[in-house]
Amino acid sequence: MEGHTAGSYARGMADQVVEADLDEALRSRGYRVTAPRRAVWEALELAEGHLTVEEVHRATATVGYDVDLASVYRTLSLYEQLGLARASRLGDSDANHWELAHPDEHFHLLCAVCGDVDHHVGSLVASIRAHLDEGHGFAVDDVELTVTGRCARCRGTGTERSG
Amino acid sequence: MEGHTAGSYARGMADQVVEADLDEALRSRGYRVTAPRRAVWEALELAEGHLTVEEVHRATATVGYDVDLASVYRTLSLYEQLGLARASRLGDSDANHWELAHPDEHFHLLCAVCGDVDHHVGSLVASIRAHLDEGHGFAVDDVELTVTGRCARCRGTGTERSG
DNA sequence: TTGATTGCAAATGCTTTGCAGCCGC
DNA sequence: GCGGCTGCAAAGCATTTGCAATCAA
Repeated sequence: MEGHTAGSYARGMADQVVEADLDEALRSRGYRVTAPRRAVWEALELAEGHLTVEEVHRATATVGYDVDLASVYRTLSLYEQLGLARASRLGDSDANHWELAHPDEHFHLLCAVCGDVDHHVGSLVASIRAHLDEGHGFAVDDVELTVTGRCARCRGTGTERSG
Repeated sequence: MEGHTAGSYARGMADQVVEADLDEALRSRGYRVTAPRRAVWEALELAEGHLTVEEVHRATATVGYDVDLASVYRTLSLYEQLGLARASRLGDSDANHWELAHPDEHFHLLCAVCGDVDHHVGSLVASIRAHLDEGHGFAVDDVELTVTGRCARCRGTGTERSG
C-alpha cells in the first residue's frame, strides 16, 4: 500500500512553523491575520484527508472558533489564490474538497469501492509539464489529475459501488 | 498549433454511422430512442468544442426539437452512464461541459488567457494507467486530466486573465 | 482611527425531482 | 396497452453577495 503514496505529507513539520507561514503569507501580501483565518487554517491542518467546505466549517468549531460558512468560503478562496490551499472535485459529489497545498506535484487516486482518496507523489506530473512545455508550446500553469479505480485493498471485489 | 492536438476528433466518421450507433447503444440496453435523445445527440455532434448544458439546450432547438432543460440533464446523464458522452469541469465555471465520448485516451488543455480548450491525444494517459496498474496495485478505471496554462498563441502575453 | 473582514441573511445558479400526460415498442 | 420518457414547475444544494457591525494594524 505504501509505495510512493504519501498519506500524511503535511505532517513532519512542526505546527508552529506552519502557523508562522500563515501569518507571513497573509501579512506579506497585505492581508490581515484574523481568528477566523487561523481557525480555517488549523482545520485544514488537522484534517487527515480532504474536507468539504461544510466539514471545514464544522471543524473550525472544534478548534475553538466557529467560523461562519460564508467566511469559510471566502477564506478558502483566498488561500487558493495565495497558493496555500487547493480545491478538487472528487467522486460524484458536487462539492469541492479542500486540502492544504503541498510543495510536491501530486495527484489523487480515488477508489470507487471504498471511497478513499490517496495522494500520489511522483514524477508523472513533472513529465506532463515537460512534455507539453517543450514539445507543444503550451506554458503549463497547473496540472489537475484525478485517477479513479480500485485500490490495492479493493481490487478483485468487482466493480460494485459502495452502498 | 496542430501537433498532436486534435480539434475535430469527432469528424471523419459519417454522421449516419454515428446515428446508428446511438440507436444501437440505446436499444441494446433496453432504452428507448426518442426525439429528445436524438436532438441532444445531434447537438453534441454538431458542436466543435465543449458545451454547457445550457448550450446543449439551446442547440437542440436549432436542430429541430426544443428539448426541455431538465430532459437535457437527464439525457446527458444517461449518455455518460452508457459511455457515450463525457463531462468535465473547465475553467472557473461551476457548470459542467459536455462532449461526445471518443475512443482515444485524451485530456484537456485549457488556455487561461483566451479560454480555448484543446484536446490532446497521446500516450500520456496510457502511461499513467500502466504506471499505476503495474507498479502500485491500483486498478485504473478512469483518468481525468486537465492542464491549465497558456497556449502557443497566448504565451508571452503574461498571466492576465481574459476580462 | 480606518478600512479590511466578518456574520447574517438573502440571492444566485446549476442541477435534481415529483408528477401527470405522452409516445415508443 | 403498458411502462418508460418528457415537459413543467418547484425544490435542493453549493456557493456568492450586500450590508452594517467589528476588529486588526
